Amino acid sequence: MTQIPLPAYEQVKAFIKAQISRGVWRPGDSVPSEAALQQQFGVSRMTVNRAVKELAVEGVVTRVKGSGTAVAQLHRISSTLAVRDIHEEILERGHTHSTTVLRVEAVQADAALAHTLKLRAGAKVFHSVQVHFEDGLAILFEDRYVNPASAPNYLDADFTKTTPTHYLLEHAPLTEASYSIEAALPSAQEANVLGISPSAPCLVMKRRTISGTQVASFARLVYPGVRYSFSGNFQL
Amino acid sequence: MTQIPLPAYEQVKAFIKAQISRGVWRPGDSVPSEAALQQQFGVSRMTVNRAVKELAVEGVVTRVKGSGTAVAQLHRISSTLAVRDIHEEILERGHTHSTTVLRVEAVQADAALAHTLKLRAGAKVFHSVQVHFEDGLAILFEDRYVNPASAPNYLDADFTKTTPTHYLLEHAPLTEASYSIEAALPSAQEANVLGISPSAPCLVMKRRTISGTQVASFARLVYPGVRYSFSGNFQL
DNA sequence: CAGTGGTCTAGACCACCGA
DNA sequence: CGGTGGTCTAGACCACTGG
Repeated sequence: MTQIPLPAYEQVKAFIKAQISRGVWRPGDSVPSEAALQQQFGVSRMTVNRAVKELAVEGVVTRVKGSGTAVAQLHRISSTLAVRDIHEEILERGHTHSTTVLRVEAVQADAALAHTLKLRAGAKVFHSVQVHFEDGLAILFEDRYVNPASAPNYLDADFTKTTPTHYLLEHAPLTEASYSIEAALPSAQEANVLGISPSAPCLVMKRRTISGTQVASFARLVYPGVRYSFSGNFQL
Repeated sequence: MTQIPLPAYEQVKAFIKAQISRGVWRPGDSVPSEAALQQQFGVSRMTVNRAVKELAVEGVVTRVKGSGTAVAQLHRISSTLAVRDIHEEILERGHTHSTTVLRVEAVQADAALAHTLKLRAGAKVFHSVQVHFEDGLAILFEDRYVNPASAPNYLDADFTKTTPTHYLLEHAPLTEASYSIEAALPSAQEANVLGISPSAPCLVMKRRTISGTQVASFARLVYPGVRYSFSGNFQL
């Protein structure tokens, strides 16, 4: 395949992965020690260490200090789910993105929302609601609450030109985020603005982002099930 | 927090991450060169290199050989979505897992299925259908097709004692997998065995696993939306 | 105790980039 | 060209594991 020889540590990684793929080494089996691999490949220990360490990070093997290295129990498939700015995602598909802004306002947080944003009940929060279109077709309803402490000028942003996600990433450095994905029916309003039936199943993502010590934002993102799916890939 | 001093490379990583979190270095800004960081921390270049290289792997910074290192544009939140064996997942929550096996059989693949499994139309494939319960509540309908070449004795397995996922991981080393997640309504049969309404939205995961050069299995996994969600977390 | 992995050093050579 | 990161070496000390 490759004309240029692979780096030594990649060769060591490839060898180990091949042994696993072919079933020569099975989950739970021990992997040769760094000293042994060092001999076998005629490279320094740092190089072998890098190879095996990267495999450990990837979850292919498990290492225990003082004990040794073993093939991981692959009883889980972990893959990276990319949650991206909807604008960039649509452009990357070669389509056009447009949006309709339904609401941009300041409101008082009720108890539940205040708890989510780690504010006191009744505190002022920013609220934006909009629909995103891919080539004119509605694919996302975005209902978002923002902590004014994280983005004081949020209400002044022009969300026809920049997405809330993009705006927040620019103004409040992202340090942490958590999300959940579930299936649900849209509300009457959501179904209406998305142009779908109220009985059409949707993917609903709830996402909370944290900037420093503050909760910066909480968003409810509704994707019509027939028009959108998450996908991912796992290797080795 | 930690009484024991952090490894040097972790200190370097923590320093860089802190500069980014606090907004001192913004996306696109350049990060000091390895030589500069080496001076600043009084460590060897290998140590600095490890720190910055790991940040690059984590997606926090981007590096260009010959040019330099810059803070990554964090206009994406990428997080690891763990797809795990349902049995282990339920046990880990401290609940009990049980299953009802509805079907275990050999069938002829139609054109679409044959294509998915990279077999010829009409080829024999194994088929299993079952429902999984968490503390007696149905949370997953599993409809799976298996390539006989990857697991010749699949039909002999006792799926009341081991899950298909677990069985396949034991008998066909996993090398690759791809999946998609969407929202959909269950079929009449699925709704019936899950004990939900046919109009109740569900998360549907379609997953294809590859072992070596063969497609080992294709599964359609239906999770009632009101009883199950995927969740994840992102940091930095 | 001997074996293992975790970390670290002080060099080195190379390919690449931008001026 | 000088500065950058990518890779590699041949040592080293340590903490931990197991018998």
